[in-house]
Amino acid sequence: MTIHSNPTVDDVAKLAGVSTATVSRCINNPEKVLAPTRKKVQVAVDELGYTPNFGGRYLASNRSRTVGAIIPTMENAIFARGIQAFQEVLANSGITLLISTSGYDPQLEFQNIQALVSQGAEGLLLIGTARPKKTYEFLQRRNIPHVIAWNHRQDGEHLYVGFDNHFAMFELTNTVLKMGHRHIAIIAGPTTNNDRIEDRISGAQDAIQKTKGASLIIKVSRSNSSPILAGQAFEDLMALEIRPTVIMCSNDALAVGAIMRARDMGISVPEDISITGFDDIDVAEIVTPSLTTVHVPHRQMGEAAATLLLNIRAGKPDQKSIKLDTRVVLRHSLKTQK
Amino acid sequence: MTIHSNPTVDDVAKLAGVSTATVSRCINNPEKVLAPTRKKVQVAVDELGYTPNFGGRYLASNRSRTVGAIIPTMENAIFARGIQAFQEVLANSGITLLISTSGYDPQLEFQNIQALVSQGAEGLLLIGTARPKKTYEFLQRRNIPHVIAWNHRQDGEHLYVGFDNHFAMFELTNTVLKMGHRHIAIIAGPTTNNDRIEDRISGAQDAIQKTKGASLIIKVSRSNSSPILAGQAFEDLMALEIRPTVIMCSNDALAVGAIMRARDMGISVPEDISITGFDDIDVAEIVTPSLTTVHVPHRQMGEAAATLLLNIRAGKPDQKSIKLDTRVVLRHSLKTQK
DNA sequence: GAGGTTAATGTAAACGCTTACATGAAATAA
DNA sequence: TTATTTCATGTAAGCGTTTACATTAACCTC
Repeated sequence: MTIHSNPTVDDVAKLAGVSTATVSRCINNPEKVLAPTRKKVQVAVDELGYTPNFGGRYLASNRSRTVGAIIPTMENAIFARGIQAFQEVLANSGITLLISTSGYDPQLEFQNIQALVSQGAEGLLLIGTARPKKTYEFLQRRNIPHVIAWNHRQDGEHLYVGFDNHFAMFELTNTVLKMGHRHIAIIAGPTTNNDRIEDRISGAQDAIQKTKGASLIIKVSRSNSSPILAGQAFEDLMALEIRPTVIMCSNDALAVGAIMRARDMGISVPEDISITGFDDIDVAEIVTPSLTTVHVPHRQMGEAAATLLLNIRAGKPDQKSIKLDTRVVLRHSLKTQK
Repeated sequence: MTIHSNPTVDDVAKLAGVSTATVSRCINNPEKVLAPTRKKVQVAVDELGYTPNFGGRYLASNRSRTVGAIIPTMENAIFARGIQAFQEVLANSGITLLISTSGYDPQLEFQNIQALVSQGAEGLLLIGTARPKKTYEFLQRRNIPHVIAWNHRQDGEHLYVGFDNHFAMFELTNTVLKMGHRHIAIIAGPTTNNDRIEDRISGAQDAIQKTKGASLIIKVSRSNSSPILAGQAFEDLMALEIRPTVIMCSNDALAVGAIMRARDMGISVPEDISITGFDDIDVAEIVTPSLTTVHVPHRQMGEAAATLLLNIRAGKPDQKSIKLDTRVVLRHSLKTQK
């Protein structure tokens, strides 16, 4: 028995001359306690500097007021912004957020999910839909509500709060085609375990397939966030006998890498070659030339995901997937091809 | 006993044909259990999809394996990167990270600290040193180890893992002075509750004071992250009768805002005016002209802070503040003033 | 004023885990 | 062989809450 052990309900109850049940009620359902009693308890609480022990609370009530999120990395602005909004909404309802990062590794993601669940996460925010069956089995078995963000599919298999990566890229590609481009290249990150990129690529493919004379080269970069590797991929594409007239990158970070390498190589964008991105992060506006890209409502997505999870937690029935809209943002890196 | 209740140690113990103590040992001190027994338990754990219940664990052991971090915002890349590293190191030791954001509001920060502590946070990462006395009193009273990051002072009052904002800015200013600039302006975010900015400004002041004929104008922007407000401040400075020859911004985001506004106004950087930043975020290299700034080892800082907290948690004595080095990065936005 | 209702408070049993201590078997020493 | 040590494992007592359920007191109603 250390001197420094924290005060407990028992201490408070004794000091206030009531039972532990009454103390507990004062804290959780004050309206169920008579004002004078409440007052006595309040005095004792202040006197002792009592705060409820989370462990005991969680164990007894089986509610943790905690939600988890596992994202690939915080270093990518697109997740940071959405997660920030997610956290703000949760905080307004007194829910704490646990965050882990998986580094795009499904194995690590599974471990993180287990860790967060055993920490008491009552709900989970996950990025994208591509993950091993055993992960979904675990979630199902443990009956953990989870929301898939940053993508939206019509498969009806999951609860999505996201946008249609396929359609967004389809639309952007149509814009590119309409501007006269026929030799199109894509620089994309690895598609393994990344349904967002998969969908973006297939969106471009679908648009190109239905256009006569249009061709597509896909160049896979080893990372989907490294501008340097994107620059390498750009150089490879420039070495081709028939150069593409436009390079569509699977996200803005890659596009910026391509633009910078073009500058280094003395190739001018968009005069010699057009470049597009995806995500519309801050940099898209800052880079020269400014980047034509797809705008994604990151904050809105985080907010909607949080609200959905809160609804489920509150027992509201029939929560449905939410599809958010993206839009093509025309800037200077894409120009008409005569 | 509902069908959906989660598996417990008892379930695992029963299935594996051992006692709960053995199961617990398998999880926490595997070396204390014979290999064949361990194997049996492992099989049962996998079979049931068991994960330890945090409440029970915390209650019984009085350890939460949890650490908290409260940062102003995740949307600023400088925090995202450091926190990412912080989290990675903790995860390697099986520690979960709780994250909250305070939006630069000390009152909200205090609430968040209380929330995280009552969630069982065994240690805390805080940004900067400026906060109300009652916050520090609370931490002291509850005996919560905490590390102050993103700044480092010699006051010996706190455990710092950071860099010397004052000195870094002092150095950068000296560079600027050496390049011949005498009319210097600063665009800075609000200094209320922000010791980092305070220190940066005073660093610049100290350098300028000791230089004959050098003058300083300080322009406070209402936000320390909004490029648009920085652009406004830039415009105000350009309207002065005697224009400064260089504008030092308290961070890169503001500097980028200034550069973009300059472009819009047809003022060329660095020919007409030089601009510097602070932090060396990705954008610093991407913007045109590329930004002269101070490089800050964000990742390293997050890692060091995590290690320090782990050491304290492990009971290692005499943990000391850690000072990291910054360095001036010369790029194109700053040029010699004849 | 007996019977019935309601409201405030108390009692005590979980919740799931860790761990000090007990037990017993195997290994070693005498 | 017996005594002793060692080590893997088992037993069971908490850890601090919440919450059914029990109790009691106050208030009606007729």
